[in-house]
Amino acid sequence: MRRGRRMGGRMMGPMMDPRSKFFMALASDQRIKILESLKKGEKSSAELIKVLELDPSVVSRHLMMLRNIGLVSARKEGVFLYFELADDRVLKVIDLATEITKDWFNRFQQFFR
Amino acid sequence: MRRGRRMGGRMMGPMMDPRSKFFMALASDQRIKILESLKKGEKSSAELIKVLELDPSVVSRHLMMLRNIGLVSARKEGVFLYFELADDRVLKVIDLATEITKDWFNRFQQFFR
DNA sequence: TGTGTTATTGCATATTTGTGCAATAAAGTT
DNA sequence: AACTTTATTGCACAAATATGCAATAACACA
Repeated sequence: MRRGRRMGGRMMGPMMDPRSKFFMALASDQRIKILESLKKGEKSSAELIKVLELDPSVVSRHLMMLRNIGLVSARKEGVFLYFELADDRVLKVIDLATEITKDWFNRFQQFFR
Repeated sequence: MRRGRRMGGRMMGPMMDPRSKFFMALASDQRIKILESLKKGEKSSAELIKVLELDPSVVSRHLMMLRNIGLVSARKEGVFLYFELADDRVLKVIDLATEITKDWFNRFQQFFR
């Protein structure tokens, strides 16, 4: 069954393959930076804001997204929040992506078009 | 250095972490369907159009994207094109994502908000 | 209570993506 | 040449994402 006449954009919602959503969470320079920062251990919001150089509200939203899908967990201490990786398997995924994309530099003229 | 006042949207371009782009390619139900179809072997455009139930032009674009980043290769035979996986390592990435997201079903009320 | 700090949410906006239709290109067939 | 079939590209538009600012909530402390 084809879609309607004008059904632009991504079709989000409960029927989406959860793996698409998982990869969507990783499809962002900022969120990859967050995950790689947390690889070395727990970090505060302030530290992550410093790393990303973005508005605190934006960093908060990236972190909320990673928390919602269970890749990052948060610990509250007074007004402060401290974040850490909640699922180390994501590091393996990122490592594989690093390996695969290393090959792209060899033929990057067709990729960076 | 902060960004300008209104810099919405994703910042694409050559400076992007290539891994973000790699994950972006996987952040789509349709492209995951394509890759999983090709897991079983070479497929024609017609077969993939049948699987995705989308306009041929749309399927062509998804395939072009996967070809551009080197995950899929194409073989021309007359007017027809046949596609196959060009890098089996992506299957390992998808398998890991399948494992990780299996846990989501246990607590999916907070995920599917 | 008032003040200050941190985190989140509401809103507006720029950018990107996904889609379908139409037109075109490429290749084969009659 | 004319016609058919397959694949790609041009275009418009809907939907989603990323961002910053402003307002608010949550919390500590004087």
